[in-house]
Formats: sequence, structure tokens, C-alpha cells
Amino acid sequence: MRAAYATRPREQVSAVLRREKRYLSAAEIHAILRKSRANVSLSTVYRTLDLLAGKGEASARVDERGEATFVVCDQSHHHHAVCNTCGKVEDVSCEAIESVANALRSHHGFKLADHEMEFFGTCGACR
Amino acid sequence: MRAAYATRPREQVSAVLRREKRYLSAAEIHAILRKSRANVSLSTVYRTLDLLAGKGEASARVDERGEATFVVCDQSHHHHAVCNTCGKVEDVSCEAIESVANALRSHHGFKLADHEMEFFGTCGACR
DNA sequence: ATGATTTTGCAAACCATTCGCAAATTAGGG
DNA sequence: CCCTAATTTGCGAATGGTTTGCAAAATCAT
Repeated sequence: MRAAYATRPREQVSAVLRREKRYLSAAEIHAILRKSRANVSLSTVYRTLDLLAGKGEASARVDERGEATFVVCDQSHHHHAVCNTCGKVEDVSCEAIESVANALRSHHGFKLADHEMEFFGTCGACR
Repeated sequence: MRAAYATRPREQVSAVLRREKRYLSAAEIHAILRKSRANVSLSTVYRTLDLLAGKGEASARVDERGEATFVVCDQSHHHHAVCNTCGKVEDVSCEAIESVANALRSHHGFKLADHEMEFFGTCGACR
């Protein structure tokens, strides 16, 4: 059966994501770890991110420059509100989707199965 | 001032997108063009896609494998309903966003500035 | 502790995308 | 039309984020 070793490098990568709460690329995480003298290889950062994303503990996003970035998040279905100022990401539930599903079916004959949403704006702390 | 030449290669790339109406990568477009004996270089396909995306005539999306894909679409603000069966993409307006904006502000203290949504399901033709 | 199994690190391999540059194409005025 | 200036194309080479192979190191169960 598959892996599951609780290793130091993995915990360190995970800790950075939990502390920062914003979208970070593998390279950024690697740089942050180096500063705190935690020498985790870039490969391990990538592998750990894939692992977390696979378990649903982190979600991925491709930024404007084409780099993959990750945040820790709920495992249940939800969406993200990203602050344009500080970058912090908050989990948001989606109640309003019902009305959208109805509109899609009646106006487009489209049967909704899944959806993705992302919000951008200013968080409470930055206002 | 900037470019604007109406060239054959650009028209051919654009025509493929208008005909297919689904997310296509540069490589896929290049392959389709080769089959119809239209020899447009891969570089030109990439450059034309950037151009169309810049003008808002096409919108980009990164697929599961990490490749950039494009569709032609309205220039006004809207969202996409992607059919899981045939891949066709329909433009969808968003009326329901008002209630979401209100919920974000009252529950999270978050001031919504922009948003992205994408829908997946089964289109009318495939049902 | 001990051995089986999983991870890590490093460097090399990948591969989609970008770039440099000379040749080809386009737009427009004369 | 014809010519020139400006833009675009194609090619191959360079880029750069991400993946991979493999031997050494770490982890877990016994």
C-alpha cells in the first residue's frame, strides 16, 4: 500500500502554508524555508505540494506568470476569497449556486454538475 | 503605434477557434492546421493566441496537464459553461453575483472587486 | 536494534513556451 | 501599380518551471 510517512521536510512545507495562508509557489516556499535554515530540496517541496493537493488539503492555482501556486484549505467543497492587498485567502462556502444552476438549465439547457469560483477584493483587515 | 496587420496565419488560427468553440491548446490548433495543409508555425499560433487573449477575443485556461488552452468568447464580462461530454463552451452572464457580494461583505468583511466562475456539466445538445 | 519500505537530494531530463533574427508579408502613399 | 517602412513569420536555440532516476538517508513495524 501507499505512503504516509510523517517526515520533517513534509511537516516544514506544510507549516509554511498554514502560517502564510496565501497562494505560494514551490520556489517561494523553498526560499522561505532556506531563510529559516530548513534545508528542504526544491524537489521535495514539489512532491509535498502534489501530495497535499492530492489529499485535498491544499488547492492549486496558476498565477499570471504561469507558475503553480498553493494554499491550505478546507477539504469540503468551497471557494476562495483572495485579498488583492495582502494576498491572504479565506475559505467561502457557496449557497448562491442554486439560483445559478436553475438559470443555466432554463436559459441554456445546461445541466450543472460542478463549478469553480474565485473572488478577488479587499479583506476585512486591509480595509 | 502597435501592430494590426490582418494576416493569413492569424485568420487561420482564429478560424479554428471560432469553428471548434472549445478549449484548445496551441499544439492542438497547430495540429488541426497541419491536417488542413495550412502551414502555420507553432510560434505564430502562440503569438496569435496571446494577441487574441490581449484583445479579449479569446480567454485562456490551464488544463489538468498544465497546458494553456483558449476559446473565443464575448468581450464583455461573462463566464463559461463547459460541456463534460463534447467540450463545447457557452458564454453565460452572471446576475446572481449580487447576492454573493453581499454575503461576502457581511460574513467575511470582504469587499468584492472581481470574480471568476466556471461551470461544468452537460450541454443541451449532449443531453 | 533490524530489515523492509518510503523519502530525500541532486543533477539530469522534460517540455511547453519564449526569443532572436533574417526572410517574407502587409499597409499605404506616390 | 511600385516602393518603402513597418510588422509578421518561421526556424532553431534558449528558457525556466516541473519531473524523474537513482543511491543514500530517514521512517516505521516488529
